[in-house]
Amino acid sequence: MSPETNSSQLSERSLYLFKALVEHFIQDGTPVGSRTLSKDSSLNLSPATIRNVMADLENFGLLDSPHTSAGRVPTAKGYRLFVDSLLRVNDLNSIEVEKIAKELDPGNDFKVLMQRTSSMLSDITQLAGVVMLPRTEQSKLQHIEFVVLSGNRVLVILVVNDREVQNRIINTSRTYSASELQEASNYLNDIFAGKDLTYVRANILDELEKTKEQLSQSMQTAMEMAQLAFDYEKSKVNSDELFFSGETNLMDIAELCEVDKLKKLFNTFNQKRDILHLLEQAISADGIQIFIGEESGHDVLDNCSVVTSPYEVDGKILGVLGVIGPTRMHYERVIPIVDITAKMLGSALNLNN
Amino acid sequence: MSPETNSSQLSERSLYLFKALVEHFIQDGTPVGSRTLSKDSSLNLSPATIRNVMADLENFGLLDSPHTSAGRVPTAKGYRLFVDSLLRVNDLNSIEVEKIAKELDPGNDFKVLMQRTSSMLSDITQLAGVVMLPRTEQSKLQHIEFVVLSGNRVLVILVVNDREVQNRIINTSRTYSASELQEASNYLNDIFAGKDLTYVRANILDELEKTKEQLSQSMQTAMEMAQLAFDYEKSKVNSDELFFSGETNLMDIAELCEVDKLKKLFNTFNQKRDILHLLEQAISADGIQIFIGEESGHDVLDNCSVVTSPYEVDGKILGVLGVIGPTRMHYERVIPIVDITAKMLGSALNLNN
DNA sequence: TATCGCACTCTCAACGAGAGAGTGCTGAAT
DNA sequence: ATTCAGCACTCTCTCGTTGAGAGTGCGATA
Repeated sequence: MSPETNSSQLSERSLYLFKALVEHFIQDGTPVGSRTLSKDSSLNLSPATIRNVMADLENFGLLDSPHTSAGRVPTAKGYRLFVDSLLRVNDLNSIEVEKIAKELDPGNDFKVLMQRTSSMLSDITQLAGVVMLPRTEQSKLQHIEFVVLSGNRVLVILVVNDREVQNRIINTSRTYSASELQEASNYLNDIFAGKDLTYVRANILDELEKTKEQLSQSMQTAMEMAQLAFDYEKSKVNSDELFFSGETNLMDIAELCEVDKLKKLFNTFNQKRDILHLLEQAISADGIQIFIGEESGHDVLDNCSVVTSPYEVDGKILGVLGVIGPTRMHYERVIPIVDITAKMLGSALNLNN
Repeated sequence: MSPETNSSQLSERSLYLFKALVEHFIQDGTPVGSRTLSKDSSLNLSPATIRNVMADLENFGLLDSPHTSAGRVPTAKGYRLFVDSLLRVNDLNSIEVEKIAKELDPGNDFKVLMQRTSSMLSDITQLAGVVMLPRTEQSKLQHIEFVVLSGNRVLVILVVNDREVQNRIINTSRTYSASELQEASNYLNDIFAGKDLTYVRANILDELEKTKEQLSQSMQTAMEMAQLAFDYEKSKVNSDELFFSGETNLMDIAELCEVDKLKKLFNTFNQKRDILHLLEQAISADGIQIFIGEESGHDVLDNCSVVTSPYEVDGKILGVLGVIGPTRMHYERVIPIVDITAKMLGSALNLNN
């Protein structure tokens, strides 16, 4: 018989006190007792009365006490209620808004911009920042180029989606001349530019057959090159890109500062897989999404909350960014920061477009 | 009156005992007492005798005791003597050698290879691995290429030193056509390919003057592009590349597991500057170089040793790699690992050449 | 010179007492 | 019915103490 969390079952006063308690706890980090809350809240209630309310809130699963004689602490459910219904988000200080805008100078290339955004987030929140750029499977090939290197190696440069550049080195069976490769890339650009990468991969073999019949040497070359290049692509791990920063900020958080917990957390960051998975869940949400503690489903994040927002260009979602910190974080500050950063990153990218 | 560290002033027996003590301490991590050492060493000496020897060693500055009734611990000076004169390095297990070789598959591009090397180092040693690729100032421009993007932006691709690719996006004042840029890059490749980057930067203005007189539109374009591209380059932070991995392994080390020390250490890693500086010192050493504790000059590395080796291709040093761990590390294992990894990375890169 | 024994020092873990904080319950006042 | 004061109780945290354990230094001894 899990108790209903529907906040309508709680009196106005209970909610008011609950909110005060959560705010106090977020500030202090120490469990909050009835006496403290009595003095803190503007309602003039005695500790005893507050104790009764707190007992109710505990029954609702919103509070918990670490032990009998510590105060109360919000549960994940409690934070959820707080964040969803009770929290009043501050407007951002205009100085801070400008600070953010300044960091997101669109004059930079893609990766630099992601990295900047991430470290700006961690700087301004004093938590860990993260920016994800999912490897979309609808990558449009824009331009392909070959450069001869020494020793039968050829550098392949793919420009994809009007912004991303991929390099790879392929080993060839014979030496190609620069002009030969120039012809090859011209040919490939003619037939494949603007096409989807998956389409390109799928149609290389067909084209190879065609060109065999036509027997043009340069086209042959082009196809051989392309095959090598795109085979490589296929074998590459499909690792989306993830930019962290400020992980060390989390070392100051009291809740996490046991070394083995930290180790697990940092390992999770390094693997990236779990965090990616989490952020991918957030990609379909519109606007801010918050994962509180155990809700994330990853027990390394037990005492952590993740505040995320997708960022978009022209209404198309490009990726997700966010902040990782203790459940006990200043949501009223962090939420607008994440929100506005997502919007600003979107428009910075839009300028590039 | 700092005591002489010249090991010749110490008897054979003292050195033997010293070596046994260091080995024991590296194994256990606890200060070693006379009784332990008496049982441990094959010399049949009583604890009392050993105490005398230990007192001597302490006077020589090789040992230290944390407090009166703990055993002795090697000082940095002690480790230095141990590493330089007493240590007998194990040959590597052939299984391990193969494991290393397997990771260093030369078929990959530069950065992937560095990253692999670094994580292999940390995996195999259970310490933190690091690989540095210094940004040499003698970068030879091999190829320059422009790709038109949308919105008056142009993607510049520089191939440098037969392996490295640099991308940057520049904003232009007007729209350029693809063929225009093609001409421009042809022109630039003609006059600048094979030249030093600094030379290129220095001579762009001169060339611009020349071309102005000749009034060819395509050359004009070329020069404008080049100027923008290389100005960007100039403003870029001269950040050499540094690949870390396995930092979290250090969290297990007892000597470091206070959170604030860890934080400082990780911050140092993230900044990269200090570590780069350290590794740059190692670049001129031939072969293995070891920085023990305070020797490194960075006090975050107080309880750490860094074992490095430069790696080279055709006798030319390309960079430095190494391992960061506690002073109390298994040098006899780590040293040959770093050594052989450097050699293998060198030859993996050589194949690419 | 090597060794033994002894007194001494220092740390560390365990224990217990006492303070502090907070609770739940009861019974009275509103 | 709410609210509230009082009270007994529980739990944690800190601090001082104590005793065991480990190791030293030194003087005596073979």
